[in-house]
Amino acid sequence: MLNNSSTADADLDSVFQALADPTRRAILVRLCEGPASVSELARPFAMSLPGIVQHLQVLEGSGLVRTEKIGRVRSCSIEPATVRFAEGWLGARRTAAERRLDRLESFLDSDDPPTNSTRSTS
Amino acid sequence: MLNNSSTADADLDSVFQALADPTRRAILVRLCEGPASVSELARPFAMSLPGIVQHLQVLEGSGLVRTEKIGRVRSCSIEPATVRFAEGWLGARRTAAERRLDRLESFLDSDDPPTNSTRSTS
DNA sequence: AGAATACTTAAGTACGTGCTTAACAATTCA
DNA sequence: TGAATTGTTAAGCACGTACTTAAGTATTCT
Repeated sequence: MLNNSSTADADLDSVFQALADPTRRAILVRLCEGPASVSELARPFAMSLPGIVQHLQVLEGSGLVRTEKIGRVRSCSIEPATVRFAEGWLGARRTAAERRLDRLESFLDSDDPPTNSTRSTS
Repeated sequence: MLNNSSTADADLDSVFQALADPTRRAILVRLCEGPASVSELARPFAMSLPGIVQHLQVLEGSGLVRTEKIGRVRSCSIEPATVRFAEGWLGARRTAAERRLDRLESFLDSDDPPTNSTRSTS
């Protein structure tokens, strides 16, 4: 009960999971500048190539990165739509939370008290 | 090398890590409606109370949730600033990636080729 | 005081994650 | 063709995560 949005939920799982690692985020930051090969992505890190490849698999599995192999080099690029997907989820939550806080605030300020139906006018 | 933004980096780690679990996201969604006690948060789930408490600790550790114990009940509320923090990081990446793609697109379309400085005008 | 409520702590277990090295495969270059 | 480049696969290891049950503590109600 409560878990009806199962597909989008699994997607959010894998996207946020992918984002929860500094190496993977650094790879994403790099890919914002444009596509790159695997070894090009690996170069800045003190990590074995297979390690980087595993991170790339996580990123690709989440949909944050798309890759295509041409000849012997695999070209990796960022997928803005997936970034927007996660961003959108956060935006929706933040908006909902802030909207509630705004209502509360304007109720407490009350220069123009909006029909005090719940307070006793003793 | 490359890891200079260590504090914000650790924060992003824990925030995205916290978001990477469906139970924790469901708790966040609930908290958008307003503060709630621990057992109130636990009610919809088929999970032991300690399980939920552990999720709440992860959420609080990331800064996504703030809690305060009054008497014997702990009141939990969402922290919109932290949601905005994660949202902002994603927004910055998406913007950078999209800006690049837009430049590329308008270069390929080229009804009005923008000072072809890199192409040979043979 | 005694019982109910609302957590909290501790300990254990199964499974997931982030790395590593070693060995292999596929392309391209000389 | 043989050598260098670029990536892939497999196996293993240390540590982290998501739960559980059992037993506690602190508050509040009667």
